[in-house]
Amino acid sequence: MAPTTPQLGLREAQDRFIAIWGQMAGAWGISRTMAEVHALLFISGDGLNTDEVMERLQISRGNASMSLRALLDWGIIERAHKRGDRKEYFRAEQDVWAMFRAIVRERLKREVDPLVASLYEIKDQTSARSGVGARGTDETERLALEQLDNRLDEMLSFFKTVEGMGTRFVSPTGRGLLAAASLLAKFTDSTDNARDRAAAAEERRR
Amino acid sequence: MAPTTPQLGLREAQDRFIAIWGQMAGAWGISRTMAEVHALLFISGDGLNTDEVMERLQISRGNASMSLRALLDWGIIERAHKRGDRKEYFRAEQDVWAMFRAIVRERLKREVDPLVASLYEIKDQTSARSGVGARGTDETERLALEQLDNRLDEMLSFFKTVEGMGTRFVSPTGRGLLAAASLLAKFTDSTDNARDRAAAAEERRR
DNA sequence: ACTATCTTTCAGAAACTTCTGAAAGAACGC
DNA sequence: GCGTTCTTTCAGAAGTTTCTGAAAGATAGT
Repeated sequence: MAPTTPQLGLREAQDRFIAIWGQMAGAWGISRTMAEVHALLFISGDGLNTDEVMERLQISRGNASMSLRALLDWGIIERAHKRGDRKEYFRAEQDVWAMFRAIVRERLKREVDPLVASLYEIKDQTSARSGVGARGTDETERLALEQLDNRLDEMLSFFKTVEGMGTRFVSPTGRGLLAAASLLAKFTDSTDNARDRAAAAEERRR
Repeated sequence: MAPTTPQLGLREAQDRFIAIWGQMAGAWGISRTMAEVHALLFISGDGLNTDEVMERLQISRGNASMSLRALLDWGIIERAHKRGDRKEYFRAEQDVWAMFRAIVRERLKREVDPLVASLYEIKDQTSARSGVGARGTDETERLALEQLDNRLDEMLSFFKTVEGMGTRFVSPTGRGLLAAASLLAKFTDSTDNARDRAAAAEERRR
């Protein structure tokens, strides 16, 4: 008789994990294959080389090479060498928190920093004109510029706060995020949560 | 003589803002056009209708309709009606913090919740087998399964913490995120930051 | 300096996402 | 119930991202 509770063998379980992690790729802002390669290294404990990755995930050499390099750039895997073997091996950061910190650090750098810079730039080029009585601008336009200027300010202060938080999470002082989490729990808990989330989700949709 | 400091007119400034916000689309997990439509509504103060959006962003009716609907689903814009006008108008959430909360709420629901569910599922299907002396499994495989099991546990506890934090940020108790930010500043500041981020970024890359 | 082994690059192919516009569907007033 | 006005849908077109595989580039041993 076949078992009724479907127990998974090692390979099947690993494949499932890899697939799930691959689906999360979009959320981290990386490609599916990159995420799958990372998942594979993460659950493989010690290092794998390019051929092993290619073989296990059935991807081309080029793809494997590019994905591994990109993961190195993100700082969530590292090179490792084995004595008497010329191949390069790769090992994933094994601490989930450290891994997450690396991702946050990278996304701040790639996404938030340039955004803040651009916002400042627009602000510089508009705020002069939005002052009362600025010459060569009619009243309606001046008002709209002023409003845009205010919105820019709000966004800037928001993203600067986000960046400040992120930088602290990421700081090498250590388990910043974990500490923050439990800290937050104390201060913001009260009556709300699960119930409210569900209710709020309804309130819309026609 | 032409001005040497390039001051922007209202429309140019708005266009720049829209373009920047569009570039951030990937980071929020939405399409470029969706983000642009949102940006337009955000800086336009009161509601615009479908034709105004089409005209301003030069997009097709179908695209405008789909983007607006998707933004409604995310809960960051809302329908608005004008007396004596059969057209539907749309207005963006004007509070940046509220907007961000809506995004976090939605991403938790779409990305983190299903991930946690999947992780549990795999765990259920492997943990039984990873116990010492489980029948029908050789030692090497048992060990690897045990390791996978541990990794799954770490991930689960990580994502449950993330979800807990997110839920609190999102809670209607109010400006949870802002409060959290200043709170964090006090507890985690010390010697680190800007300097360290720069240093850490170097340490890799060959 | 040659050969063997391993890594990176990149042009074109394949896969996937987003957009368009015309047609179908709703909602309203008369 | 019929015409008008506005909204949604969806098949195919356009655009974008990701992947492949072969060729070029490194590195090391002899």
